[in-house]
Amino acid sequence: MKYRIDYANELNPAQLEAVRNLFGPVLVIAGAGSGKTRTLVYRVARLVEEGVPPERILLLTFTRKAAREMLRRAAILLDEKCENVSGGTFHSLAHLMLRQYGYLIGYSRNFTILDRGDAEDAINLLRTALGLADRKRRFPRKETIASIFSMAVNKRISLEEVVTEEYPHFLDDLEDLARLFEHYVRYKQEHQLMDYDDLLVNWYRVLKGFPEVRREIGRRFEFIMVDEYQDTNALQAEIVRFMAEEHGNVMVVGDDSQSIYAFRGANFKNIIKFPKLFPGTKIIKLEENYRSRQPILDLANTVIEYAKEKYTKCLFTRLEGGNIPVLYKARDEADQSRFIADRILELREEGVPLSEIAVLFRSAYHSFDLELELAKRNIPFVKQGGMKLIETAHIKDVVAHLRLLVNPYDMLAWNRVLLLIEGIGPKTSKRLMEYLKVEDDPFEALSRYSAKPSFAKGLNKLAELFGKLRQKLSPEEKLALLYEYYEPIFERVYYDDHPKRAKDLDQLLAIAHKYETVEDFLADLALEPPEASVAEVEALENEDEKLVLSTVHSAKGLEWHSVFVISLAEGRFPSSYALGKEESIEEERRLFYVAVTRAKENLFLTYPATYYSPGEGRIFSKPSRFLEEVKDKLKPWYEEETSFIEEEEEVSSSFKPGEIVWHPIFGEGKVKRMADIDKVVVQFTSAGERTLHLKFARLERL
DNA sequence: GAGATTTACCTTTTT
DNA sequence: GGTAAATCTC
Repeated sequence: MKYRIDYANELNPAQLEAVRNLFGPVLVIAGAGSGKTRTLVYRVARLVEEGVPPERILLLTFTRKAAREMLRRAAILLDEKCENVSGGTFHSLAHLMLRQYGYLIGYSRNFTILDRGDAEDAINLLRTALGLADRKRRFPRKETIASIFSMAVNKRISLEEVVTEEYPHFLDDLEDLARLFEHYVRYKQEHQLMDYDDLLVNWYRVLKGFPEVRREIGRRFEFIMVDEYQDTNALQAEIVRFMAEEHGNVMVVGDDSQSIYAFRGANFKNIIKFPKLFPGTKIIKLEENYRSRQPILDLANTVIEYAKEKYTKCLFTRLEGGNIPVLYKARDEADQSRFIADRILELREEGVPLSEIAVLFRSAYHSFDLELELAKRNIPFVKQGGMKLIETAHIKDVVAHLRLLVNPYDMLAWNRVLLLIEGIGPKTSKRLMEYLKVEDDPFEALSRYSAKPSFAKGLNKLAELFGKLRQKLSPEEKLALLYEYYEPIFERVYYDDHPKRAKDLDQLLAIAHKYETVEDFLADLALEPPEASVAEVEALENEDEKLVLSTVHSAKGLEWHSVFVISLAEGRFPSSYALGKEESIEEERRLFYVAVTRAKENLFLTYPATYYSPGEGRIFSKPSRFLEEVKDKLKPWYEEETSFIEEEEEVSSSFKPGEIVWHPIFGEGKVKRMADIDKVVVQFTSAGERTLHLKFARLERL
């Protein structure tokens, strides 16, 4: 058979093997930048070229965006039929399947998906109902409870194991937690609710309990591919096993060194276990790197050499030359930001587009200072990771109303909606819900309720709103009606900052425009939350070329010409949360590995000598242990003297003994003597005697 | 019982 | 720099 694509020429031998092996189980171990995506794209094309109907191919990826992008590339490579390949995340697949098969385990077609915040609210509600809230103040907060439950489900272990391993300080509360968990499970079932974990659990239950469904699914998806397999958990592995049971045509791709989702139950050992799950697995390793220059790979290889557990794999490249990664030790965060902005402007001068430069960090808030600096210098940027649109209170308000349209018995939504009405607090809301939940038509019942005058008007307006919303309208039209109702509430509840928040509402309206039904709109909102903050949207509108700021997690799978990894201080990266726990430190290390392997040509690592910590204010930091480990592979950066003279003209080159000076870190002090032409010895009131380099220290006379 | 005000707390990462 | 429990006021 003649193929339209010249596979042998466009792929290396290992990639080609992965593309050609269409039948049976295949495990591809793909190092960073080894053309993993390319391999998947070509394999999709190959399958389609072989005549497999696209909808019979299933491509499971980590985000839906990733799936779309791969299918788009396949479509360009071969033809547009490739866009019809079934693709998405485990959660979106499970959602789709459960709409169809959920009835088998007692769920109707219009169950509601709870996002993390909703799940926490539900847990909170039950915690109060069970009287666990007020007894002792030691009882874990709702976020923690949700994490414990989620981890038990995803790792398929008992609550006791989770608490013992991760939260031993709550062992005393184990019984109460178990009781709460039971109630939570029952509550969701009774109210037609599923949280993220339930999507997986329930899909698994259907597959396990109904062999005929497995056979049907096997015929529906004849070829299965799973990307980022190192970030799947035990439950997802089981789902794959069941779905591929019929034919065994399953290929998983991953890199154990890039497993960074243990906190949500992922286990990189899944990769190693795969051949046991599917006997006869063909294993293919992709080790040649096409992304980064050798000096960057040397650094990356060093990072992973220090890893406690690794499944040897060594990246190499044929790309010659390249710059040694740069280390910049900054005085503080402001200095770090200034350094980055300077380098970015230089790079742009050299012709590197802004969109080819990224700044990566461990946690979303680490970039706050930098964001201010970039704004000051008019450098446009987008930020990925951190607070999502859907997590803001005002969007949740609006969404709660929509949720009621789909599921009038969604009591969590009712509670939120009712509490917004002036004159209604927790008690009244509860009483109202007791009344509504036994009614056949809660909306109609709303207008019949004999309300106290203090909130009767508000309740009437709400009933009126639902009357209008039940007409056959598009999601966008319904949302517009809803805004009319919500506006006065919005301005009352968020009186101090509603103009800022209003932009989010507009954005939600714009998103709604694309949808036919409220159900689809809500499901997508939960499964694929739009990340864009207001700042991002504005940047998108005004410039097409912008710098990328991203958490390392959100940077997975992406690459840039030049990459900055910032705030490499103990407590920041690695996160203080991970300190002292070996397994967590290992995960932080893999995270660092992911960060540095995003760079193609230039890599800059920065470390601030002090940083702001939420509790203690400005604190001194130690360089990240990861920096220590790779210091041989780094070239320290020294500011050229000229730039300093320009910037700090007002700083005198000498001080006289006895002068009172002020230092941004050490505070006030008295000059003892000059130690050299450019060094001064100062006795600080609180920090003791220090010798300072005038070139670096920002000493001011008082 | 609702609403306003104050206090305390704690901060990863995401489907 | 944000929210959630605790306390105060109407």
